[in-house]
This record gives sequence, structure tokens and C-alpha cells, in this order.
Amino acid sequence: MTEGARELMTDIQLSRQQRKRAEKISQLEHVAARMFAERGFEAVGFEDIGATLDLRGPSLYHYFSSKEELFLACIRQSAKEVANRLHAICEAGAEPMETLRALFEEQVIIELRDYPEYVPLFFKLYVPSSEIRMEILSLRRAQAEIFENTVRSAFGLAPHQRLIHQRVALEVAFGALAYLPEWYRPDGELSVDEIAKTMGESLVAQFIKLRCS
Amino acid sequence: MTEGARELMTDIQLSRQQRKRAEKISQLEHVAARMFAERGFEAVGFEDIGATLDLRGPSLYHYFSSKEELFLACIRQSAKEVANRLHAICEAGAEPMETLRALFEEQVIIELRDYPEYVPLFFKLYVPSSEIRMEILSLRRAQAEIFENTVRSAFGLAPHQRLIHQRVALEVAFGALAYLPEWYRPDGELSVDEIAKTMGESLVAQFIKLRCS
Amino acid sequence: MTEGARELMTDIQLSRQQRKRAEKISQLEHVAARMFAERGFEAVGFEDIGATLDLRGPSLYHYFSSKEELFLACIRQSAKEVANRLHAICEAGAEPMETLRALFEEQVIIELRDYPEYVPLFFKLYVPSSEIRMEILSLRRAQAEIFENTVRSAFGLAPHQRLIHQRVALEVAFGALAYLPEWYRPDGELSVDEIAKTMGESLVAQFIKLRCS
Amino acid sequence: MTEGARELMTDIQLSRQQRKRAEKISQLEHVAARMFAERGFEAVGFEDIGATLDLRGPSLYHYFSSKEELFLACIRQSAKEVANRLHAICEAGAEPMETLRALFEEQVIIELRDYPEYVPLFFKLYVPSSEIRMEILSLRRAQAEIFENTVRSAFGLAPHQRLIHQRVALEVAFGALAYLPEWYRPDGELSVDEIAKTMGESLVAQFIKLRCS
DNA sequence: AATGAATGAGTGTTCATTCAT
DNA sequence: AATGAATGAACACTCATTCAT
Repeated sequence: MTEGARELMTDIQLSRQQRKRAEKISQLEHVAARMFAERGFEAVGFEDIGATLDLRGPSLYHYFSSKEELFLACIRQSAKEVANRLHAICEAGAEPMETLRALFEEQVIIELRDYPEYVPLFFKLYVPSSEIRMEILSLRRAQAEIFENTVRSAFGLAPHQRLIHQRVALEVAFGALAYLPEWYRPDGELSVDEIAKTMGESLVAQFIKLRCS
Repeated sequence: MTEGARELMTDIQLSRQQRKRAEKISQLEHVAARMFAERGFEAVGFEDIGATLDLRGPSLYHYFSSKEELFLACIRQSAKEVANRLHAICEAGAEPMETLRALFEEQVIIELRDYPEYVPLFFKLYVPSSEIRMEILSLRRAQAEIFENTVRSAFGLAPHQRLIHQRVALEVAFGALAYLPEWYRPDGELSVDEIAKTMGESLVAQFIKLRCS
Repeated sequence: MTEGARELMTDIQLSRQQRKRAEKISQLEHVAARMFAERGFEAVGFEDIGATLDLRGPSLYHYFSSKEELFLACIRQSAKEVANRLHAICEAGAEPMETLRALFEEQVIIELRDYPEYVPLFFKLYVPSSEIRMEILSLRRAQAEIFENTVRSAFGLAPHQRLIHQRVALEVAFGALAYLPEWYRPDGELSVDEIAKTMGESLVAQFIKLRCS
Repeated sequence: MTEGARELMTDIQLSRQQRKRAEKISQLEHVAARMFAERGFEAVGFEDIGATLDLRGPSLYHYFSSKEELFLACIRQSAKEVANRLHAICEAGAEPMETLRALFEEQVIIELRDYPEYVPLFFKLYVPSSEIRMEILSLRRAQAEIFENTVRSAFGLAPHQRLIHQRVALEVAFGALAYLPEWYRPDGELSVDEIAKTMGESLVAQFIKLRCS
């Protein structure tokens, strides 16, 4: 084996280790996100989270320096993934009102099918640390802006102009979306896609009406 | 002082005591409801609640047999008060669609002005006990039925008929209402009454549209 | 039983409770002081301390809000008791050099017979909290000043004049005193009183020599 | 490259490795000694110690089989270095009382200038293991004997004769020396050399007086 | 009715140590 | 030789709850 090959192997090994570590961190974040979402921040302990990956509680400190840090990692990861999907729709370049409808539909699908922990994490959880609460608000704000900006371009408003008439319609939409997991039943009459279509239409209708008047 | 008088006084005293007890219980429920709503179930302790009435933690056990019992009392009391106000509107006997609009408006005023703890208590709190979670759902269900029944009579549906087209519109309304405290600011541009009016109109519009089609 | 008697009893009861509490606190402080002195701050746990009074660890939180608080109470109590004894000697009004000798002797007796935990607590313990370390230094400073002031009056120096030639002699004395428990053996050749007498003479000799030269 | 040369190189490499290992051990001992002296045995972790040499905590196990072993190595090394310097003075062959004065002076210089960790390590640290505490006492004893033997020869006493009158004077000296770091300030009025001179004179004075009487 | 005392169960966190790589 | 991973034991601290007074 040549020196070069040896170094290469070391490199591969290192990256394998790093990849394994990153993967474990990601797994832990997902598992933890789900558990936090289901049982609340205080009711979930490191022991519980670790158990799902055959780890004892204290072992998690190899990956996260505290419970709060772990929680922050969870919400940041979730926020990023969701934001990516929404941005992808914005950049598809459809007509603004059509983009808005697509955003609503995508958000429904995200909440009900792909990231069931999203709503609990960002809209239902109480976390003792006010710092974290502020981070949550900040991430929510960022996500809300995706919708707002689309509304702005649908109404031809500059980025710094305040939404006034559209404000309530937007908040109604956010509320309706955040409330989805409260009543959706996987085995109910309405499928996720049907709900997405109906909700999209219903929520966009408010803005169409606003534009007419 | 005669024997009779003494007994009478004792009676009066007793009833005074009982009244005082009932009043203290009610005060505790209100105080606790507000604290639970603000900080979450697990973050509020008996010592904290008691302190607001100059009592030490363990003294609360004279009024509630456990923290869960206290919490149940809180949500039952809150649910009853809110239900009373909504029922009063139903019984005013206005035309159904008009009643629906009034219900939405009243609900806004309840949430934003009169019972700020209502939404957190019923829609945001996580409680470890699944029994309590089910009680919360049951109380929410009862309150939802007030709206549903009004919708039923607006559409001429029998009590046991299932709402289908109206389902989503109702849930959108519930979501929008539950989301109100997330964005309402007392010092913002919109007053409670303005929000109530706008929300009422906006939410009722969905049903009018449904009736037309 | 008359109202007056009842009130009196309540008073007595209350004061009894308070006295009991104060006594328990004092006991705990003494016990803890001894244990801290013997085993160090970090090696002593609440469980250990409590066990000596048939209490479980967490029960101590009824008396001290944290381990550090308990430790502070220990050193403050010890410092006060020792300071009282030294002050009593100063106020006996003997001739300064004689007072100094008496102070040295008293300090020996305090360290070896009455408060064996004094030296470890103030001169040997490491405590993680820098706040506490500063408190220790401050209490040590206060105790050192009792000796310094006596030296000052022996040499006719004003309170704000700096000791120069006497500085080293004083520190030699402090060192010798702090080192006592390292070599004193209760069953050794020298009794506490003999050591006190010899040390007093030996340490005072330095100052007499200084005064002559 | 010939086979022989390769072997030779391996040899050199090995011995280089061994030298490197020994050097690393020595570095670790010094670093650890300083950290233990500053922060106490329990407050210093392998991770902390390793970090100063760009090693992770567990790597130290290649050099020391446990934390206690490392600590033992620290104090043995320190004791040896100090003992060497004191022995050198004894073997200079000066007149005993003069040797004693020189020992005191050397000890001052050791403590204040060359091995600031010496006093904390041997006189202030609490270590949970009683075995180690005994080792510390033993090393202290050995160092004390250097002084004792000099006193013996100054008074013409046989090695096995017990010191009686000189006992207290010696312990005063040890105490004064151990107390030095508590009050010495590098930027104070007295330089290390001045303190050494004054302390030497002052401590030796006790013995001269003893010899006269 | 009120409370001080006490506690048991539980939680987040630290750290020396082991082991596979 | 070095380390990342993992862990068991320990510990400070919290809190709902019980009980005697």
C-alpha cells in the first residue's frame, strides 16, 4: 500500500466517521423532534430520546451540549426543511396568486403527511427558556414572510409597505393551517390531497375577494 | 346572648365560611388558569399558585386534591363561562346565519378581551395526563358543537346528519379563532371590536358562499 | 382556656417552632462545617450531611437554598464565633503586647480544642465558586485585622499607617497558627495549653525584638 | 537504503519515540501539577489537562493509568525536584546553623519563584483517596527531615534522639513557609530575595535563641 | 384552615474510565 | 498513539405530595 493510498484511506475513514456522526445527529434530531412534539419539552428526557437509538441518556451529550441545544437543533432543522420546500415553490415562477395557492397546498401536505411534528413544535409547545421561545418566534416569522412576500407581489406592494387589508386574511390562513392537525384523521373522509385542494382554494379565495373589492 | 342567637350566629358564620371557601376556590381557579395558560402545566407549581393568595403550596390541598384536579377545575370553569356566553347568543333567536356571525364575534371578544387564558388552556397546553387531555378534547368538542348546531340550522340539517361541505369551513374558522392570540397586539392597529367585525364577516362569508353554490 | 392564654400559647408555640428551626439550622451548620473541613467541599454531599441528623438530602433545602448557601452559612458562623472570642480578649484592656500574646494563645486553643474545623475551612479548602473564595478571603482579612490592630497599638501606629517591619512577623505568626493542626496530636507530648504558651511566647518574641531594635 | 541502515533508523526512531514519550509525560506532570494546585483535585479533569497539550482526555490514559496515578506522579516529581535542591545545600558543607538559614532561604525561593505549585500541592489540596493523602504526608515528612537533620546536627543530637525544645520552633518555621504564598504578591513591596533573607533570619533566630538558653 | 417538615421520585448534567478503531 | 463513542455512577436540585401540629 502506498503512502498516498494510506492517506486516502485515512481520509475516507475520517469522512466515514464524520458522516456517521452527522447521520446520528440527524437521527437524534428527528426522533427528538417527534417526541417533543408529542409529549412536550419538559416531559421528554434524554434517557427517553436516547433509548430510541439504543443509547443511554448521558451519551447524548456527545452530540448536544444540553437539552436546550438539542431542542434548538430540532426546530432549526425542521424550519430549514420546511422553508426549503416553500422556497422551491416560490421559485417555480408561477403567477403570484397561483403561487399562493400552491404554498397553502404544500403547507397542508407538509403538516399532515411529511412533517407531522412541525405544527406542535412551532405552535403548541411551551419551552421554559425565553431565549428558545424567541428563537421559535423568529423561525415562525421567517416562514410567515414567505407567504407575506407572495401576497405582496400578488397585490403589487413594495417589500416595506405594510399589509393592512391582507393582514387578517393572512392570519386566518395561518390559523387554519396551524389548526389542521387538530382535526385531520388519517382514516377520515378527507384525504390529505383533498384537504390540501379545498384549503388552498378556500384560503386563496379571501385574497381574490380582497383584490376585487 | 341566647343559645338560639349563638346557634344562628354559628350558622351564619358557617355559611360565611362556606361562601368564603367557595370564593377562595374560584379565585384560585382563575389565578391558576392564568398561570397555567402563561407558563404551561409543568412549569407552574402549587407554591407559585398559592403565593398569589398568600398561601403556601401545601395549603392548596385543602381545596384541590391534586394538581391535576386543580387543573381540571380550571378548564371546567373556563369552559362553562364561555359556553354560557355563546349559549346566550344562540338563544337570542336571531336568524341562523346572523347568529353564526354573532358567535364568531363573541368568540373573538372572549379570547382577546375577557378570557385571555381560554385559548392557551384549551389549544396550546400540553398536560402529561392523558385523562386530562381527553377531558380537554371533550370540552372543546362541546364548545365546537355550539357552532356546528348553528351551522346545521342555517343549512336545515338534522342534528344527526354529518356536515360534509361545511366541515372544512368550520375548521378553518376554529383555526382562525384559536390563532388570534398569536398575532393580536393590544396596542396594534386593529382594536378588538374591529377584529371581531372583520373576522365575523370573513368567517361567515365561507358559509354564505357554500349556501349559494 | 381564655383568649389571652390561647394567644400566649400560640406565641410560645410559634417561638418554639422558630427556636427548633434555628437550632436545627445551627446543628446542620456545625455538622456540615466539620464534614467540609474533613473531606472538602466537593466530596461532601447533601445526603451525607443530612444523614447525620436523620434527614434525607433534599430535606436540607428547607434550611439552605443551595450547597453554596449552606457553606457560606458555615463559614460565617465559624468566623463570627471566633471573632467574638478574639474581640473579648482585645476588650479586656491589657497592655497591647500582652494582649497580643493572649490573642495568640487564644487562637491556638480555638484551633486545637474548640473549633478544629476553623483552619481547614478558612485555610485549606478549595471551593469552586469564586464568590465564595472571595468571601473566605474577606472573613480571613477581618480576623487578621484583629491581630494587626493590636500590633498597631503596641507600636503606636495610626490605623491607616502601613505595617512594614511588622508585616513579615505577623505573617510568620499567621502561618505558624494555620499550620498547627498539621502537626498537633491530641495524644502527643505537648498539651494544647503548653503549645498555646510556647507559641504565644515565641510569636510575641518577634515583635518584642522589633520594638527593641 | 540498506537493511542495516533501516534497522538503525528504527532504533533511533524508537529511542526518539521513547524520549518523546518521557518528555510528554514530564510536560503533562508539570501542567497537571499547576492545574491541580490552582483549582483542586476534583475540579480538574483529564479533558482540561489534555487540552493544554492538544490531546483529548482519554489519550492521557496512554501515559497514566488513572487520575490518581497522574496526581501521584505530579507530587512525586515535585517532591524530588525540591528535595534535590535542598540536599544540594546540605551537601555544600557549611556550618549547620548557616546551612539551616540557607535552607529556609532556598525554600522561600522555591515556593515563590520556581515551584509556585509546591505549597498548594502538598499543603492545601484535598484528595479523596486516603492512600494519596498518606503519600502526600510521607513526602512532606521526607522533606521535613532535611530540615530536622540540619537542626539535629546544629544541636549535636543523634539521628534517633527526639527533638523536644526544637519541635515547636521547627513547626513554626514550616507553618511560616507554607503560609508564604497566601500573602506574597509579586508586585508588592518585598521582593522574593528580601523575603527570603528576612524569613531566613527570623526563623533561624528561634534556634539561636534556643541554643543560648 | 393552614403550614412547616419531610420525602421519594425524577431530571439535567458531569466525569473518570473503557473500548474499538 | 490517539480518539470518538459510550456508559455508570454520582450529584445538585425540583416538586407534588403527605402528615403532624
